[in-house]
Amino acid sequence: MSIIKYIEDNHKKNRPLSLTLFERLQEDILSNNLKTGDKLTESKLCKEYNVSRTPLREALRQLESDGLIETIPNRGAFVAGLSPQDVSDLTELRNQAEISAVRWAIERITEKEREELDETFEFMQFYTHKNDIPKMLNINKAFHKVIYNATHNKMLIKSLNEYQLYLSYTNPSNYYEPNYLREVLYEHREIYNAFLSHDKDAGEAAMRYHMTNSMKRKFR
Amino acid sequence: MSIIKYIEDNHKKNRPLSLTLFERLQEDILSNNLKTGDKLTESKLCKEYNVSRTPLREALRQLESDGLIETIPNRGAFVAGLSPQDVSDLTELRNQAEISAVRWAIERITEKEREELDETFEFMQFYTHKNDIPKMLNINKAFHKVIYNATHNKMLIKSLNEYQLYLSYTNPSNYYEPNYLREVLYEHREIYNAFLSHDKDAGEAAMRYHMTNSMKRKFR
DNA sequence: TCAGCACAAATTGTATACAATCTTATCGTA
DNA sequence: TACGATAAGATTGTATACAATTTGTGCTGA
Repeated sequence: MSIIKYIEDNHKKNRPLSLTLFERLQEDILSNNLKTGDKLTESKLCKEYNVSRTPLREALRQLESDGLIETIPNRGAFVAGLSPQDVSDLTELRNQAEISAVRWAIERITEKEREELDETFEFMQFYTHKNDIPKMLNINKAFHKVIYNATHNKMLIKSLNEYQLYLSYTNPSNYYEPNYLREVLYEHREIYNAFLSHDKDAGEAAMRYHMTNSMKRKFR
Repeated sequence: MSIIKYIEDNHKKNRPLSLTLFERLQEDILSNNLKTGDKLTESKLCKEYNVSRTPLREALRQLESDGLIETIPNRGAFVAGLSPQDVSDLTELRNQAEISAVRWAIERITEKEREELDETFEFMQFYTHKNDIPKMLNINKAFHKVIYNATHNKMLIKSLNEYQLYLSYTNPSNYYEPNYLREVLYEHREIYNAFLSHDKDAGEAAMRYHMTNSMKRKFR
Protein backbone atom coordinates (compact mmCIF):
# COMPACT_ATOMS: atom_id res chain seq x y z
CA MET A 1 0.00 0.00 0.00
CA SER A 2 1.90 2.99 -1.26
CA ILE A 3 -0.54 5.51 0.21
CA ILE A 4 -0.29 4.11 3.68
CA LYS A 5 3.43 3.85 3.36
CA TYR A 6 3.55 7.48 2.25
CA ILE A 7 1.47 8.70 5.15
CA GLU A 8 3.54 6.65 7.54
CA ASP A 9 6.74 8.08 6.18
CA ASN A 10 5.60 11.63 6.74
CA HIS A 11 3.82 11.24 10.03
CA LYS A 12 6.23 8.78 11.47
CA LYS A 13 7.06 9.54 15.03
CA ASN A 14 10.64 8.35 14.92
CA ARG A 15 11.97 11.83 15.40
CA PRO A 16 14.92 11.62 17.76
CA LEU A 17 14.12 12.58 21.32
CA SER A 18 17.04 14.96 21.27
CA LEU A 19 15.29 17.03 18.62
CA THR A 20 12.03 17.16 20.54
CA LEU A 21 13.89 18.10 23.70
CA PHE A 22 15.84 20.77 21.86
CA GLU A 23 12.69 22.38 20.55
CA ARG A 24 10.96 22.12 23.88
CA LEU A 25 13.82 23.72 25.80
CA GLN A 26 14.28 26.36 23.11
CA GLU A 27 10.62 27.22 23.45
CA ASP A 28 10.90 27.35 27.23
CA ILE A 29 13.89 29.66 27.07
CA LEU A 30 12.54 31.98 24.39
CA SER A 31 9.17 32.23 26.10
CA ASN A 32 11.01 33.09 29.30
CA ASN A 33 9.59 30.05 31.02
CA LEU A 34 13.21 29.30 31.82
CA LYS A 35 14.97 32.47 32.83
CA THR A 36 18.50 33.71 32.30
CA GLY A 37 20.81 32.25 34.90
CA ASP A 38 18.64 29.24 35.73
CA LYS A 39 20.63 26.09 36.31
CA LEU A 40 19.68 23.21 34.05
CA THR A 41 20.33 20.08 36.06
CA GLU A 42 20.32 17.09 33.80
CA SER A 43 18.71 14.65 36.20
CA LYS A 44 15.86 17.06 36.92
CA LEU A 45 15.13 17.69 33.27
CA CYS A 46 15.25 13.96 32.65
CA LYS A 47 12.58 13.37 35.25
CA GLU A 48 10.51 16.26 33.96
CA TYR A 49 10.51 15.01 30.38
CA ASN A 50 10.79 11.33 31.29
CA VAL A 51 13.81 10.61 29.13
CA SER A 52 17.34 9.44 29.74
CA ARG A 53 20.34 11.70 29.91
CA THR A 54 21.78 10.73 26.54
CA PRO A 55 19.28 12.53 24.28
CA LEU A 56 18.93 15.33 26.80
CA ARG A 57 22.64 16.07 26.73
CA GLU A 58 22.58 16.10 22.94
CA ALA A 59 19.82 18.70 23.06
CA LEU A 60 21.87 20.76 25.48
CA ARG A 61 24.82 20.75 23.09
CA GLN A 62 22.61 22.17 20.36
CA LEU A 63 21.23 24.86 22.61
CA GLU A 64 24.79 25.72 23.53
CA SER A 65 25.78 26.09 19.88
CA ASP A 66 22.85 28.45 19.40
CA GLY A 67 23.92 30.50 22.39
CA LEU A 68 20.73 29.87 24.36
CA ILE A 69 22.60 28.21 27.20
CA GLU A 70 26.15 28.34 28.50
CA THR A 71 27.83 25.30 29.91
CA ILE A 72 30.79 25.20 32.23
CA PRO A 73 32.66 21.88 32.15
CA ASN A 74 31.85 19.71 35.15
CA ARG A 75 29.59 22.43 36.48
CA GLY A 76 26.58 22.31 34.27
CA ALA A 77 24.40 24.32 31.92
CA PHE A 78 22.89 27.72 32.61
CA VAL A 79 20.19 29.51 30.69
CA ALA A 80 21.36 32.46 28.60
CA GLY A 81 18.12 33.96 27.38
CA LEU A 82 17.61 37.14 25.43
CA SER A 83 17.87 40.39 27.34
CA PRO A 84 15.93 43.43 26.12
CA GLN A 85 19.24 44.66 24.75
CA ASP A 86 19.70 41.37 22.87
CA VAL A 87 16.23 41.68 21.40
CA SER A 88 16.91 45.23 20.29
CA ASP A 89 20.22 44.22 18.72
CA LEU A 90 18.62 41.23 17.12
CA THR A 91 15.92 43.39 15.60
CA GLU A 92 18.46 45.65 13.99
CA LEU A 93 20.50 42.70 12.74
CA ARG A 94 17.38 41.13 11.31
CA ASN A 95 16.42 44.32 9.52
CA GLN A 96 19.83 44.59 7.89
CA ALA A 97 19.82 40.93 6.97
CA GLU A 98 16.35 41.11 5.44
CA ILE A 99 17.43 44.04 3.32
CA SER A 100 20.52 42.19 2.13
CA ALA A 101 18.48 39.08 1.56
CA VAL A 102 16.01 40.69 -0.79
CA ARG A 103 18.86 41.79 -3.07
CA TRP A 104 20.38 38.33 -3.11
CA ALA A 105 17.00 36.73 -3.63
CA ILE A 106 16.01 38.92 -6.57
CA GLU A 107 19.29 38.02 -8.19
CA ARG A 108 19.15 34.30 -7.54
CA ILE A 109 15.51 33.29 -7.34
CA THR A 110 14.59 30.29 -9.47
CA GLU A 111 11.46 29.89 -11.54
CA LYS A 112 10.06 27.40 -9.06
CA GLU A 113 10.72 29.74 -6.15
CA ARG A 114 9.11 32.61 -8.02
CA GLU A 115 5.97 30.51 -8.37
CA GLU A 116 6.10 29.80 -4.67
CA LEU A 117 6.32 33.52 -4.03
CA ASP A 118 3.35 34.11 -6.34
CA GLU A 119 1.33 31.56 -4.47
CA THR A 120 2.27 32.91 -1.07
CA PHE A 121 1.40 36.44 -2.09
CA GLU A 122 -1.96 35.29 -3.40
CA PHE A 123 -2.69 33.67 -0.07
CA MET A 124 -1.72 36.92 1.54
CA GLN A 125 -4.24 38.83 -0.50
CA PHE A 126 -6.88 36.23 0.17
CA TYR A 127 -6.51 36.25 3.92
CA THR A 128 -6.24 40.00 4.02
CA HIS A 129 -9.66 40.25 2.43
CA LYS A 130 -10.92 37.56 4.79
CA ASN A 131 -9.44 39.63 7.60
CA ASP A 132 -8.01 36.43 9.07
CA ILE A 133 -5.25 37.68 11.29
CA PRO A 134 -3.92 34.37 12.67
CA LYS A 135 -3.57 32.99 9.15
CA MET A 136 -1.87 36.18 8.08
CA LEU A 137 0.77 35.84 10.76
CA ASN A 138 1.76 32.49 9.30
CA ILE A 139 1.63 33.62 5.69
CA ASN A 140 3.72 36.62 6.60
CA LYS A 141 6.44 34.42 8.01
CA ALA A 142 6.17 32.11 5.04
CA PHE A 143 6.55 34.98 2.58
CA HIS A 144 9.78 36.03 4.18
CA LYS A 145 11.00 32.45 4.35
CA VAL A 146 10.52 32.08 0.61
CA ILE A 147 12.78 35.08 0.18
CA TYR A 148 15.35 33.64 2.58
CA ASN A 149 15.57 30.42 0.62
CA ALA A 150 15.72 32.27 -2.68
CA THR A 151 18.98 33.88 -1.59
CA HIS A 152 20.59 30.43 -1.86
CA ASN A 153 23.00 31.69 0.77
CA LYS A 154 23.33 28.93 3.33
CA MET A 155 24.63 31.02 6.20
CA LEU A 156 22.25 33.90 5.62
CA ILE A 157 19.30 31.53 5.52
CA LYS A 158 20.34 30.00 8.81
CA SER A 159 20.75 33.41 10.45
CA LEU A 160 17.47 34.77 9.18
CA ASN A 161 15.52 31.74 10.29
CA GLU A 162 17.09 32.08 13.70
CA TYR A 163 16.28 35.79 13.89
CA GLN A 164 12.70 35.19 12.82
CA LEU A 165 12.23 32.44 15.38
CA TYR A 166 13.79 34.34 18.24
CA LEU A 167 11.92 37.56 17.52
CA SER A 168 8.61 35.76 17.15
CA TYR A 169 8.60 35.44 20.92
CA THR A 170 9.01 39.14 21.57
CA ASN A 171 6.31 41.74 21.92
CA PRO A 172 3.98 41.30 18.96
CA SER A 173 2.71 44.00 16.66
CA ASN A 174 -0.65 45.59 17.20
CA TYR A 175 -2.36 43.24 14.81
CA TYR A 176 -5.82 44.37 15.58
CA GLU A 177 -5.42 47.97 14.62
CA PRO A 178 -7.83 48.74 11.79
CA ASN A 179 -5.34 49.27 8.99
CA TYR A 180 -2.84 46.64 10.03
CA LEU A 181 -3.54 44.05 7.36
CA ARG A 182 -3.96 46.56 4.56
CA GLU A 183 -0.68 48.27 5.36
CA VAL A 184 1.18 44.99 5.56
CA LEU A 185 -0.31 43.80 2.29
CA TYR A 186 0.69 47.02 0.58
CA GLU A 187 4.26 46.75 1.80
CA HIS A 188 4.57 43.15 0.71
CA ARG A 189 3.13 43.99 -2.66
CA GLU A 190 5.92 46.49 -3.18
CA ILE A 191 8.46 43.82 -2.36
CA TYR A 192 6.69 41.32 -4.54
CA ASN A 193 6.62 43.76 -7.46
CA ALA A 194 10.36 44.22 -7.17
CA PHE A 195 10.75 40.49 -7.75
CA LEU A 196 8.50 40.66 -10.80
CA SER A 197 10.51 43.52 -12.27
CA HIS A 198 13.76 41.95 -11.10
CA ASP A 199 14.77 45.29 -9.61
CA LYS A 200 17.16 44.95 -6.71
CA ASP A 201 17.18 48.61 -5.77
CA ALA A 202 13.40 48.70 -5.67
CA GLY A 203 13.44 45.51 -3.63
CA GLU A 204 15.86 46.96 -1.13
CA ALA A 205 13.83 50.15 -0.85
CA ALA A 206 10.60 48.23 -0.39
CA MET A 207 12.07 45.96 2.25
CA ARG A 208 13.62 48.90 4.04
CA TYR A 209 10.24 50.61 4.08
CA HIS A 210 8.58 47.44 5.31
CA MET A 211 11.12 47.01 8.10
CA THR A 212 10.78 50.61 9.21
CA ASN A 213 7.03 50.33 9.35
CA SER A 214 7.12 46.98 11.11
CA MET A 215 9.11 48.61 13.87
CA LYS A 216 6.67 51.50 14.06
CA ARG A 217 3.70 49.17 14.25
CA LYS A 218 5.26 47.40 17.19
CA PHE A 219 5.49 50.47 19.29
CA ARG A 220 2.71 52.80 18.22
CA MET B 1 50.78 26.00 46.53
CA SER B 2 48.61 28.60 44.93
CA ILE B 3 50.81 28.86 41.86
CA ILE B 4 50.64 25.17 41.14
CA LYS B 5 46.92 25.16 41.70
CA TYR B 6 46.58 28.10 39.33
CA ILE B 7 48.57 26.41 36.61
CA GLU B 8 46.62 23.22 37.07
CA ASP B 9 43.34 25.05 36.78
CA ASN B 10 44.32 26.59 33.49
CA HIS B 11 46.12 23.68 31.92
CA LYS B 12 43.84 21.05 33.29
CA LYS B 13 42.94 18.46 30.76
CA ASN B 14 39.41 17.91 31.94
CA ARG B 15 37.96 19.48 28.84
CA PRO B 16 35.04 17.33 27.77
CA LEU B 17 35.87 14.90 24.99
CA SER B 18 32.87 16.20 23.08
CA LEU B 19 34.53 19.60 22.80
CA THR B 20 37.82 18.16 21.57
CA LEU B 21 35.99 15.99 19.09
CA PHE B 22 33.92 18.94 17.90
CA GLU B 23 37.02 21.02 17.23
CA ARG B 24 38.81 18.15 15.59
CA LEU B 25 35.95 17.34 13.24
CA GLN B 26 35.36 21.03 12.53
CA GLU B 27 38.99 21.35 11.56
CA ASP B 28 38.78 18.24 9.39
CA ILE B 29 35.73 19.55 7.57
CA LEU B 30 36.96 23.11 7.08
CA SER B 31 40.37 21.92 5.89
CA ASN B 32 38.56 19.65 3.46
CA ASN B 33 40.09 16.59 5.01
CA LEU B 34 36.51 15.40 5.28
CA LYS B 35 34.67 16.24 2.09
CA THR B 36 31.10 17.27 1.38
CA GLY B 37 28.87 14.22 1.23
CA ASP B 38 31.15 11.95 3.25
CA LYS B 39 29.25 9.68 5.59
CA LEU B 40 30.23 10.01 9.21
CA THR B 41 29.70 6.59 10.72
CA GLU B 42 29.75 6.84 14.47
CA SER B 43 31.45 3.53 15.16
CA LYS B 44 34.23 4.32 12.71
CA LEU B 45 34.90 7.74 14.18
CA CYS B 46 34.87 6.20 17.64
CA LYS B 47 37.58 3.76 16.65
CA GLU B 48 39.57 6.48 14.94
CA TYR B 49 39.54 8.79 17.94
CA ASN B 50 39.37 6.01 20.52
CA VAL B 51 36.33 7.33 22.36
CA SER B 52 32.85 6.08 23.03
CA ARG B 53 29.78 7.11 21.10
CA THR B 54 28.33 9.36 23.78
CA PRO B 55 30.75 12.30 23.49
CA LEU B 56 31.07 11.75 19.76
CA ARG B 57 27.34 12.12 19.23
CA GLU B 58 27.35 15.30 21.29
CA ALA B 59 30.03 16.71 19.02
CA LEU B 60 27.97 15.75 15.98
CA ARG B 61 24.98 17.65 17.35
CA GLN B 62 27.10 20.78 17.65
CA LEU B 63 28.45 20.42 14.14
CA GLU B 64 24.89 20.01 12.96
CA SER B 65 23.82 23.25 14.66
CA ASP B 66 26.67 25.02 12.93
CA GLY B 67 25.61 23.61 9.58
CA LEU B 68 28.84 21.72 8.98
CA ILE B 69 27.06 18.38 8.83
CA GLU B 70 23.55 17.27 8.06
CA THR B 71 21.97 14.38 9.86
CA ILE B 72 19.05 12.31 8.69
CA PRO B 73 17.28 10.50 11.53
CA ASN B 74 18.17 6.83 11.68
CA ARG B 75 20.37 7.26 8.65
CA GLY B 76 23.36 9.14 9.94
CA ALA B 77 25.44 12.26 9.52
CA PHE B 78 26.87 13.60 6.28
CA VAL B 79 29.50 16.27 5.80
CA ALA B 80 28.19 19.59 4.49
CA GLY B 81 31.37 21.52 3.87
CA LEU B 82 31.74 24.91 2.25
CA SER B 83 31.41 25.06 -1.51
CA PRO B 84 33.21 27.82 -3.43
CA GLN B 85 29.83 29.51 -3.63
CA ASP B 86 29.46 29.28 0.14
CA VAL B 87 32.88 30.80 0.62
CA SER B 88 32.05 33.64 -1.73
CA ASP B 89 28.74 34.29 0.04
CA LEU B 90 30.43 34.05 3.38
CA THR B 91 33.01 36.61 2.36
CA GLU B 92 30.37 39.10 1.40
CA LEU B 93 28.42 38.47 4.59
CA ARG B 94 31.56 38.92 6.62
CA ASN B 95 32.34 42.18 4.92
CA GLN B 96 28.91 43.57 5.66
CA ALA B 97 29.04 42.34 9.22
CA GLU B 98 32.48 43.85 9.83
CA ILE B 99 31.24 47.19 8.57
CA SER B 100 28.20 47.06 10.82
CA ALA B 101 30.34 45.91 13.70
CA VAL B 102 32.69 48.85 13.59
CA ARG B 103 29.77 51.26 13.98
CA TRP B 104 28.37 49.33 16.92
CA ALA B 105 31.82 49.02 18.46
CA ILE B 106 32.66 52.71 18.23
CA GLU B 107 29.39 53.46 19.94
CA ARG B 108 29.67 50.90 22.70
CA ILE B 109 33.36 50.31 23.33
CA THR B 110 34.35 50.46 26.99
CA GLU B 111 37.45 52.09 28.39
CA LYS B 112 38.97 48.70 29.08
CA GLU B 113 38.30 47.52 25.56
CA ARG B 114 39.75 50.73 24.16
CA GLU B 115 42.96 50.00 26.02
CA GLU B 116 42.93 46.50 24.59
CA LEU B 117 42.57 47.98 21.15
CA ASP B 118 45.48 50.37 21.84
CA GLU B 119 47.65 47.48 22.91
CA THR B 120 46.71 45.34 19.95
CA PHE B 121 47.42 48.13 17.52
CA GLU B 122 50.79 48.74 19.12
CA PHE B 123 51.67 45.09 18.65
CA MET B 124 50.57 45.48 15.07
CA GLN B 125 52.98 48.34 14.53
CA PHE B 126 55.75 46.48 16.28
CA TYR B 127 55.46 43.32 14.21
CA THR B 128 55.03 45.27 11.03
CA HIS B 129 58.41 46.87 11.63
CA LYS B 130 59.82 43.49 12.56
CA ASN B 131 58.30 42.19 9.32
CA ASP B 132 57.02 39.15 11.22
CA ILE B 133 54.24 37.87 9.02
CA PRO B 134 53.08 34.86 11.07
CA LYS B 135 52.72 37.05 14.16
CA MET B 136 50.88 39.63 12.11
CA LEU B 137 48.30 37.09 11.01
CA ASN B 138 47.43 36.45 14.62
CA ILE B 139 47.44 40.10 15.62
CA ASN B 140 45.27 40.88 12.67
CA LYS B 141 42.65 38.39 13.82
CA ALA B 142 42.96 39.65 17.38
CA PHE B 143 42.43 43.26 16.31
CA HIS B 144 39.18 42.37 14.63
CA LYS B 145 38.10 40.24 17.56
CA VAL B 146 38.53 43.18 19.90
CA ILE B 147 36.15 45.08 17.67
CA TYR B 148 33.69 42.20 17.61
CA ASN B 149 33.55 42.07 21.38
CA ALA B 150 33.28 45.84 21.65
CA THR B 151 29.97 45.69 19.77
CA HIS B 152 28.49 43.96 22.84
CA ASN B 153 26.09 42.38 20.39
CA LYS B 154 25.88 38.70 21.31
CA MET B 155 24.58 37.40 18.02
CA LEU B 156 26.83 39.55 15.89
CA ILE B 157 29.87 38.43 17.86
CA LYS B 158 28.93 34.81 17.36
CA SER B 159 28.43 35.29 13.63
CA LEU B 160 31.64 37.22 13.11
CA ASN B 161 33.71 34.69 15.01
CA GLU B 162 32.20 31.97 12.88
CA TYR B 163 32.88 33.86 9.67
CA GLN B 164 36.47 34.55 10.69
CA LEU B 165 37.09 30.92 11.58
CA TYR B 166 35.50 29.52 8.45
CA LEU B 167 37.24 31.93 6.12
CA SER B 168 40.61 31.38 7.77
CA TYR B 169 40.71 28.03 5.98
CA THR B 170 40.19 29.50 2.53
CA ASN B 171 42.80 30.75 0.11
CA PRO B 172 45.08 33.09 2.03
CA SER B 173 46.19 36.53 0.98
CA ASN B 174 49.48 37.08 -0.75
CA TYR B 175 51.22 37.89 2.47
CA TYR B 176 54.66 37.98 1.04
CA GLU B 177 54.11 40.74 -1.43
CA PRO B 178 56.43 43.60 -0.57
CA ASN B 179 53.86 46.13 0.60
CA TYR B 180 51.47 43.74 2.28
CA LEU B 181 52.25 44.58 5.88
CA ARG B 182 52.52 48.32 5.31
CA GLU B 183 49.20 48.45 3.53
CA VAL B 184 47.46 46.43 6.19
CA LEU B 185 48.94 48.56 8.93
CA TYR B 186 47.77 51.72 7.22
CA GLU B 187 44.24 50.42 6.85
CA HIS B 188 44.06 49.35 10.46
CA ARG B 189 45.41 52.68 11.58
CA GLU B 190 42.50 54.38 9.82
CA ILE B 191 40.08 52.13 11.66
CA TYR B 192 41.92 52.67 14.92
CA ASN B 193 41.84 56.43 14.47
CA ALA B 194 38.09 56.32 14.02
CA PHE B 195 37.84 54.74 17.45
CA LEU B 196 40.02 57.47 18.91
CA SER B 197 37.87 60.19 17.39
CA HIS B 198 34.72 58.22 18.12
CA ASP B 199 33.60 58.79 14.54
CA LYS B 200 31.28 56.06 13.30
CA ASP B 201 31.13 57.29 9.71
CA ALA B 202 34.91 57.40 9.51
CA GLY B 203 35.02 53.93 11.05
CA GLU B 204 32.59 52.54 8.53
CA ALA B 205 34.50 54.14 5.67
CA ALA B 206 37.82 52.82 6.95
CA MET B 207 36.48 49.32 7.42
CA ARG B 208 34.86 49.38 4.02
CA TYR B 209 38.18 50.41 2.52
CA HIS B 210 39.98 47.70 4.44
CA MET B 211 37.52 45.02 3.33
CA THR B 212 37.72 46.08 -0.29
CA ASN B 213 41.49 45.96 -0.22
CA SER B 214 41.56 42.65 1.62
CA MET B 215 39.57 41.16 -1.22
CA LYS B 216 41.88 42.69 -3.79
CA ARG B 217 44.95 41.36 -2.01
CA LYS B 218 43.52 37.87 -2.12
CA PHE B 219 43.18 37.81 -5.86
CA ARG B 220 45.81 40.10 -7.28
C1' DT C 1 34.08 32.12 65.83
C1' DC C 2 35.53 30.33 61.90
C1' DA C 3 39.14 28.66 58.59
C1' DG C 4 40.23 24.43 56.88
C1' DC C 5 39.86 19.74 56.24
C1' DA C 6 37.50 15.14 55.39
C1' DC C 7 33.98 12.72 53.90
C1' DA C 8 29.30 12.09 51.79
C1' DA C 9 26.03 13.41 48.39
C1' DA C 10 24.99 15.31 44.09
C1' DT C 11 26.20 16.23 39.44
C1' DT C 12 28.59 15.86 35.23
C1' DG C 13 31.53 12.99 31.91
C1' DT C 14 32.14 8.64 29.59
C1' DA C 15 31.46 3.81 28.43
C1' DT C 16 28.66 0.08 27.58
C1' DA C 17 24.31 -2.46 26.78
C1' DC C 18 20.11 -2.92 24.63
C1' DA C 19 16.29 -1.47 21.31
C1' DA C 20 14.71 0.32 16.95
C1' DT C 21 15.62 1.19 12.31
C1' DC C 22 17.89 0.88 8.05
C1' DT C 23 20.87 -1.64 4.64
C1' DT C 24 22.33 -5.47 2.24
C1' DA C 25 22.42 -10.09 0.65
C1' DT C 26 20.01 -14.11 -0.44
C1' DC C 27 16.57 -16.70 -2.26
C1' DG C 28 12.42 -18.04 -4.55
C1' DT C 29 8.96 -16.96 -7.89
C1' DA C 30 6.93 -15.17 -12.01
C1' DT D 1 16.39 -12.23 -15.92
C1' DA D 2 13.81 -9.20 -13.02
C1' DC D 3 11.49 -8.48 -9.04
C1' DG D 4 10.02 -8.65 -4.34
C1' DA D 5 10.01 -10.86 0.20
C1' DT D 6 12.77 -11.83 3.96
C1' DA D 7 16.24 -12.49 7.14
C1' DA D 8 21.05 -11.19 8.73
C1' DG D 9 24.12 -7.56 9.53
C1' DA D 10 25.18 -2.84 10.26
C1' DT D 11 23.97 1.55 12.10
C1' DT D 12 21.52 4.78 14.77
C1' DG D 13 18.61 5.88 19.02
C1' DT D 14 18.03 5.39 23.94
C1' DA D 15 18.82 3.70 28.60
C1' DT D 16 21.69 2.42 32.12
C1' DA D 17 26.06 1.79 34.64
C1' DC D 18 30.26 3.42 36.12
C1' DA D 19 34.02 7.07 36.73
C1' DA D 20 35.51 11.71 37.68
C1' DT D 21 34.54 16.06 39.50
C1' DT D 22 32.14 19.33 42.13
C1' DT D 23 29.25 20.68 45.98
C1' DG D 24 27.50 20.40 50.53
C1' DT D 25 28.10 19.32 55.46
C1' DG D 26 29.87 18.63 59.74
C1' DC D 27 33.79 18.32 62.47
C1' DT D 28 38.20 19.81 64.42
C1' DG D 29 41.37 22.88 66.33
C1' DA D 30 43.49 27.30 66.76
